[in-house]
Amino acid sequence: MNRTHEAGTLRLAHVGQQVTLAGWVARRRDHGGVIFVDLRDASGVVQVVFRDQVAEAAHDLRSEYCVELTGTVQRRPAGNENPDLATGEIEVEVTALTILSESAPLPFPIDDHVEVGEEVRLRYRYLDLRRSRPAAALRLRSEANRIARNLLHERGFVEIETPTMTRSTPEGARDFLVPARLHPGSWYALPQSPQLFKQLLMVAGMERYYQIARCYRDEDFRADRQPEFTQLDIEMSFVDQNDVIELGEAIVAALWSQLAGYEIPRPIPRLRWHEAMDRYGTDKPDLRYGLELTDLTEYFRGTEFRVFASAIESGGYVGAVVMPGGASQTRKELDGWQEWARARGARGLAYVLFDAESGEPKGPVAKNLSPAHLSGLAAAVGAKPGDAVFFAAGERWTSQELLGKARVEIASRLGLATPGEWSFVWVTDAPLFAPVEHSDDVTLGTGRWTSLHHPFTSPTPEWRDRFEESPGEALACAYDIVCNGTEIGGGSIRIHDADVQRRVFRLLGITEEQASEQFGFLLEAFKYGPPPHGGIAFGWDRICALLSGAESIREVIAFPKSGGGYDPLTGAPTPITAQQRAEAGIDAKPKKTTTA
RNA sequence: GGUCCCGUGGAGCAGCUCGGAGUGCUCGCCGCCCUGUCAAGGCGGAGGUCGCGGGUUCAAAUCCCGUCGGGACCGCCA
Repeated sequence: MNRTHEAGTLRLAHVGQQVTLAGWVARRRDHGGVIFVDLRDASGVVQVVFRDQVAEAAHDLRSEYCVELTGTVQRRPAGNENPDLATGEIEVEVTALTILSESAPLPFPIDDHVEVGEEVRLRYRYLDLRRSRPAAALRLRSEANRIARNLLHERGFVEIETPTMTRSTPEGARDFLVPARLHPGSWYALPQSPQLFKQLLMVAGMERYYQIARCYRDEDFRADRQPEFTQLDIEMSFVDQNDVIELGEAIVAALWSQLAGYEIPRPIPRLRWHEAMDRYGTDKPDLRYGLELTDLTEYFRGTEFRVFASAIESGGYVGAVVMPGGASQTRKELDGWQEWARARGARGLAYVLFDAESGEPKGPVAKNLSPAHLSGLAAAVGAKPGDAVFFAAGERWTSQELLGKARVEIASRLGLATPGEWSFVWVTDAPLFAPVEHSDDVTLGTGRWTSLHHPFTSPTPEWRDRFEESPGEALACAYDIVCNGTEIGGGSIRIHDADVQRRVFRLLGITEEQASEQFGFLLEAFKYGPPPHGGIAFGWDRICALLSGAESIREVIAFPKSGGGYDPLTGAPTPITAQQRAEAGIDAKPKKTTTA
């Protein structure tokens, strides 16, 4: 070992001891005759002091030189303690200095006080990670892994790795593909999740499986998305929904207790999916604030206002969300909301303002509403004088989703989503199927319906025998856990009955040939006594980002990609040589033509 | 596929509306000074294709068009 102690661990108790430390020059304060250097290693920072002959050598130290030094721990002179440092009561008087390696001038200062652009941080991520906050984010993630592993091992779970080169699984996103040199023209897919493998492990009798699994989806970017991301993936046999939810709560509670110092009140409340849509316009509501939606379809039945009337007559929906204090918005701000709504595919966002003094309803829409509808409106939506009410009218889900997004936007503008406050909720009983026009999912089947979750999700018991009668109303044995408006995990009880599975495929318009082509191996496995099973997968990057207070999941990934899937550090992806191309068999025609 | 924002010495920003010499701020870097600092301080210095290409103009960091790169959002992501 280069060192006898770690820099950040030295305390008054070490005074008088000779120590050898190794680390980096974080900062130097050169006074000529005496030089102070903040020496940083993984454990923290300690001030070291150079005088006399060693000071001459220390003059040449520069930022981020890697050094080893020997000296004596001393109590700092009275009045010179630094209460901001854990080691602030002591310092190390250096007697010998060795420069282990020098550092070129830095592309950006390694200083917690300096803001640095993300582009350059990621390009030099190994320097970025020398800073305390990025380093702490990775350490927190390591702790999260440990907490989950400990808990799952205590409960008898088996950690099992599954392939990263596999066959495409039917999950709706685009696959990353890997050419198979030994089978020119054929390709592996990187898994979008270990979904099918974990179900096979249940057939295999493992009963309790988990994995911190890397998943790959070739989709466009968002702040909370990476082309490769991590799930805490779990599957259990002989369980029902409540068993999986109990386990999920235990994991989330342990994480928040140990890493955020927050005891989640349990049981975590549950919302049925339709109730979430009706009240919050989303399947992942942020319950840190109210602002619930109001269904006004019945209230406005018979209105002359064409926008509302046509929605109601065509069997649609009219609803509203209140913006407290919103009546004081300028014309420009109100126009801004129209633009905001158009960016989200709506025609606009109708509104009524309630005068702050008189409570009088105002605005262009108010002129089109009858006196009766206007006079009861404030009470119907729960608005007070000075508030604004936004309306959406049209198809039910679409309108609710628009209001739901407006609700989030209102909360953000009014600062209602308090950082450091936590709200957890399970959203259960989602629809089993969605009409095809809702998802444009063309990868699976040719029917009028598509799976909202995935085609192995079990219907709830009451729908198991009759989901064909009313596919739009059938409910799934599925559950998502939501934290502060972010989905952090989700899962379902799976279908283990071959007949139910066949009926689901039939409804989805998946022929037996297609089913056997795409996941015949799973159906084959299910011939051999598959146990009832279900599971859950947690979005590990999102959870770690929430726990570390990060804006983006990039902060909790050691080497994240930037937009367009580009890795600013290695420069990947790169073109390949003609030889690599030929060897990989990329241009070869497959012997067997598959049209799946 | 679409919308918006950003691109100015090594880092972070201002300058751009309303065109007039690469102008400014904070930090870093180099040299010298300095014996109690801790985001040390003082003096001096170096460092620029204002992302790139085109256009308008007597004159472009600034106005216009295109393009590249980054970020956010919509679509997409069960």
